[in-house]
Formats: sequence, C-alpha cells, structure tokens
Amino acid sequence: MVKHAKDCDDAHFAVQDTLYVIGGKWKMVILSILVRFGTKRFGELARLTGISARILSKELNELEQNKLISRKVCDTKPITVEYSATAYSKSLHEVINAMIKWGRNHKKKIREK
Amino acid sequence: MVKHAKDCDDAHFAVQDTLYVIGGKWKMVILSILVRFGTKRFGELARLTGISARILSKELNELEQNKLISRKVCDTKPITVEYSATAYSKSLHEVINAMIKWGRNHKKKIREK
DNA sequence: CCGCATCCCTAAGGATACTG
DNA sequence: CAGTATCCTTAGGGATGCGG
Repeated sequence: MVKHAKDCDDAHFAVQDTLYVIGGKWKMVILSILVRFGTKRFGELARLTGISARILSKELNELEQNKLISRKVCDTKPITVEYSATAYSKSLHEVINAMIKWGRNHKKKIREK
Repeated sequence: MVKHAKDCDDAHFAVQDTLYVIGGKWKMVILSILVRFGTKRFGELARLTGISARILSKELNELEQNKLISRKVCDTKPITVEYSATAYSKSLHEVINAMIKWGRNHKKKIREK
C-alpha cells in the first residue's frame, strides 16, 4: 500500500518508466516476435513487422539499451546482425500477462455499453 | 502459454488496447490523483496537474468512456463538475502494481551499467 | 545486409481567448 | 467554473537514398 506523497511520486515515476520502455507502437511487437520465434536478423524483422529501417533501428537500440534484447554482429560476407530476446526480458512477463488479462476483460466491459 | 498465431495476435491486441487506455502523458497522473485523494473538480485537477483545459478535458472524456472515472455535474451557482475514480478502476491495480514493481527494479538494473 | 541521413507527414500536447 | 475553438509547437513515425 502506498501511504506517503514521496512513495506516490516514486510509484508514479516507476509506472511512467515502464510505460516508456514498453510503450509506443512497436516495442511489444518486436519483443513478442523475438520471444515467440527466437533470434531474427534485422531484415527479417523489417519484413515481418513492416517497420521502416529508420524506426526499426531506433526501436532495437532502445530495447537493447534496456537490456531486453541482445545484438550480435555476424562476420558474414555482407555482415548480418542477429537480435534475440534476453533472459531479462522474461521479467516483463508479469506486466505483460496483467495487461493481456485486463485488455481482454476491458473489451467485454466496454462493449456492454 | 500462448501457442497459436491467433492467440498471439489476440494477446498482442489486448496489450495494445491496455497501453492505449492507460498510456499517454496524463492518464495515470489523473487516475492516481482521483484514487489517492478522492473526488476532484475540473479546476482542481487542472491546478494539481498543470494540464491545460483542452488536454484535461480530452483525457477526462477518454477515461470516462473507458469507465475508469465518473463525471457528476453539480447544480451550483456557476456549475461545477466532480470527477471520481470508479469501482472498475480498481481492476487496473494488478496491471499498475506489476508496472510499479518492474519499473523500480528496472531502474536498478539499468544503473548497474 | 545493416542502418544512418534527410526530408516529410501526422498526431500529441500546449497557450490563449472566449462562451454557457 | 467548465469546457470549446483556434492556433502553434513538438514528438512519433514513415519513405527514400546512400555509405560501410
């Protein structure tokens, strides 16, 4: 239970931080692909998601900075780069599951009129 | 566990729905004020949050459409309007708590360098 | 093949003024 | 006091082309 103003502010910032890390249009899409299908190359992700290179690159950087995915440069003819979900990304499961559950229930709730 | 493509898509949309309902810059701020301090008038919310009237009005409408807050028009001299968190807003607690927990832990994780 | 640079568009958010 | 209308600024997202 949150009791003091300071704790409240702290809690608020924690929520905003979380929203920032997994929010936006593509973070969850990319993450779920890597979790479900395993390692993917940059180009594969671009094709699978339809995200333009500029945005994809930016999103991948942010996810990597937050340690949710890892980047591996392969020394192939033209170099290729592989992205994978990290073990740490599993820490998000509780958040994601809560969101899936709430989102599904909410849809019913709203349709009720 | 999510096994089929359809379930995955469904889960993905549920997450996006949730992100849309509580995402953005102000939804959680307004909601937490109403939850913590109870009923507030439009003007009070504007002062407490620093949100401009146009945005506040829009956010409140969206929260009300999602049944997370209720609006009550009071028949006072210049009319006043009271906003309160609904019982349904409690359904978000699981999501919010998961986000608070993850956000706090994540801050530590990132500072680790 | 990866992904940055550039340019562009739309959407989110904000300041101010005004009306019921 | 509540909220709408108008105008403006900024941020998010996208298309294309080039260089490593």
